[in-house]
Amino acid sequence: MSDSGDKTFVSNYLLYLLAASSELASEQFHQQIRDQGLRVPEWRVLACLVDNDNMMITHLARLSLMEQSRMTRIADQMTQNGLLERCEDSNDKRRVRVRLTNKGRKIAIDLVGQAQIHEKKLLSTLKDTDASHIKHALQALLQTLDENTNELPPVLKREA
Amino acid sequence: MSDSGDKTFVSNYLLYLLAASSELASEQFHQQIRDQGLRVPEWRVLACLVDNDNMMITHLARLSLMEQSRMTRIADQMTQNGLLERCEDSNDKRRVRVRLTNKGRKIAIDLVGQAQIHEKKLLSTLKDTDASHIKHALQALLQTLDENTNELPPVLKREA
DNA sequence: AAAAATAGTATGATTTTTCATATAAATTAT
DNA sequence: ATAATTTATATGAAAAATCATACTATTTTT
Repeated sequence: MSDSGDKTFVSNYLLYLLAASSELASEQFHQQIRDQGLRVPEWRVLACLVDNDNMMITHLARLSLMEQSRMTRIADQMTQNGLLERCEDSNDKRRVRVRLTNKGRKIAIDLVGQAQIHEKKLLSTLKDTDASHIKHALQALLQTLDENTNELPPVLKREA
Repeated sequence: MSDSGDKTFVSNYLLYLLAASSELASEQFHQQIRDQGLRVPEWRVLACLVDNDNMMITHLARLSLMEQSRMTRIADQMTQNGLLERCEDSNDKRRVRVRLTNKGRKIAIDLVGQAQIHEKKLLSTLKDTDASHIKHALQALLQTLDENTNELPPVLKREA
């Protein structure tokens, strides 16, 4: 296998491989998002809401991989921009639920389409065996991480 | 297979799986780093320098997954704190090379040890087949990402 | 039914990160 | 050899993200 296996620490360290892969793999598409006037965290919010609309701030924050206080502010801004609307939860007046406006949903669905196209290209550059393993391996990892993280709502499963 | 396959977009979207896995998998260890008075980007710098000391700012920035201007500042601060020393490259006076001090190396090696212990625990929570696939799959992904990213120095290979 | 504890969100202050650009050295072209 | 271009790093200003904590509503305890 020639020299592809270099024996540095980082190149064999799972957390580094994850961070580096995530950074590099996302670089292009994230730029594509920004070119359309959105920030990456906003795109994440849209994507999460397409899957599961009307989420609480806290839960949406976790799914969108950001902190709660940041989520609050991003939700405000996206509401300003007509992408979201904030609705109060009738059962629990502390909660704020967030949903896509029609405009927001239209944009979100379009972006999901773009993401899928990008993903397809990306996966097509991998060997078939690698391509077929990677998602499954990551899902398994997330699954066990979620299991060992009680208290917090899981990232992989739907809201109960 | 029960319900582990939920059909949301994000839970099957590679870039999300990468970002979420990276976040969740790192959470604990990164806190451990902070508890010892370092910031995550500083830890990354130390780890990269253990592998390959005396790197240029630009290259170190890329390996440590941060922007150049940020790398410059972090290198300054770490130099202040006695972890690094900046040396000028005799061949090219534009370049600044950075190396570990003895103190820096001692700390770095200790942290690498901690990282390996943490990684071992993390991998032990995975099914054997998943554990054996995940690193290889990520390395393959990084490999092809590096190949398609000309201009920039690769993340996986040593400096020429 | 108070009191105490917990959960959900918001906000000021700070820290971190990025962006644009300046500066300086090396390389390439004329 | 000079001019133009590119490469490497630094830096002020701006934007993004975090932290601590306040505030309010619900739940639990006594």
